[in-house]
Amino acid sequence: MKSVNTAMGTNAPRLDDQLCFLLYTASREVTRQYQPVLKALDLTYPQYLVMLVLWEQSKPISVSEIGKRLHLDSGTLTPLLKRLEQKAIITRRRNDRDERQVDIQLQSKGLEMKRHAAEVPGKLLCRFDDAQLKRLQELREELKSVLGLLINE
Amino acid sequence: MKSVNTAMGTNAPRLDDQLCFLLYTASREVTRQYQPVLKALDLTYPQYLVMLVLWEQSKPISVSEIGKRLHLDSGTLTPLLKRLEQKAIITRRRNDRDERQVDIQLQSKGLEMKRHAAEVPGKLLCRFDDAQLKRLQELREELKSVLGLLINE
DNA sequence: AAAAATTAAATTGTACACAATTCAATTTTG
DNA sequence: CAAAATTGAATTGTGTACAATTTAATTTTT
Repeated sequence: MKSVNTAMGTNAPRLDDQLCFLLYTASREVTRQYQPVLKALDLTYPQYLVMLVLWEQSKPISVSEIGKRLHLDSGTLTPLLKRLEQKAIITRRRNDRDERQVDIQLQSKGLEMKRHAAEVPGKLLCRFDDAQLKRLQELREELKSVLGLLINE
Repeated sequence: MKSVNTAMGTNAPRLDDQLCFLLYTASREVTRQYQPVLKALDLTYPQYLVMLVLWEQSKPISVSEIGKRLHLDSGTLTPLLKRLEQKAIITRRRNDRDERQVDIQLQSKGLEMKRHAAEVPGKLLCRFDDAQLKRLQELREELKSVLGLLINE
C-alpha cells in the first residue's frame, strides 16, 4: 500500500522513485556505455539499432517497416538512413511496385559489419558476474512484459 | 543458462531481447505518454524533471547540482533553463560567493505549478488496476537497483 | 473512372543529449 | 604570492526524437 500511495498521492512526486525517471536515466546510461564499443564500428546507438533490424532481415526492407520495429518515424529515420548511405553501409531505393516506399538494403560493407557487431553485447556484459547477469535478465523479462502494458492502450 | 548465452553468444544479437533496446523503447514510450498531461503545464518532459528537482528544494540551486541529480550536463541544461526563464518559471543569477555558479530559483509562477504537477502521476497511473500497479512498482525497484549496478563501475 | 481518403517519405521547426572546446573564476601547488 | 590545475557555465557542432506539414503515390468511394 505504502509505495503505491507514494506514486498516486497528492504529494509532490519524488524524483528518484519515479519509474519514468529511472527509465530515462537507465536508457541514457546504457546508451553511454555502448558508445565507446560502437565507436569502433563508426555507429551511433540508434544507427546500431537500425543495423540490428537490417541484419535480422537480409531482405530489403522499407523505411516504415524499420520504423515499426523501432517505434521511430520518418522524421527520425530519413536523416539517419541518409547518414548510413553516405558511409556506404546501406542503399536507399524507391520500390518499383510502390513508389511511395523506399527500400533499405545492406551494402557489402554493412553486411560485413555484422561479424564485428556480434561481439558488441559480450564486450558490455563481460564485466558482470553470473549473479548480476541473472538480475539483468530478470529485469529484461519484467521490462518486456511491462512494455506490453504501456503500449497497448 | 540458455538466455544468458543468447546475450553473450556470438550470434547476431536479437533486437527484442536486448535490455538496452527495451529501456530505450520504454523510456520514449513513457515520455510520450507524459506529453499530453504535461502540455497543460506547458512543460516538456525534461523540463518537468528539472521542475521536480526545484520543487524538492525550495532553495536556489546551481546548474551543476541540477545536473548531478538528473545526470545532465550544462550543454543540455543551459538552453533548457533559458527557456524556463523566458516562460517566467525560474530566474537565473550568478552566485555572489562563487561567480562561476549560476543559481536557479523558482519564480512565483514556477512555485504555483507544483500544485498542478502533483496531479500528474495520478493522471498517468489511473488507467492501471492494482495488479498492474504492483508490477510497475516491482519493475521500479528492480530498475533502481540495477541502475546502481550500471552506474558504479 | 474521377474524387476523396489514405499511405509513405521527406521536410520543417523545436527541443533535447552530449562530446569537445572555451572562458572566467576559484583552488591548489610549488 | 604566482603559476598551474580545477571547476562551472556557456558555446559549438553533430545526431537524434517527434509534432506538424507537404508532396507524391496508391487505394477506396462514389
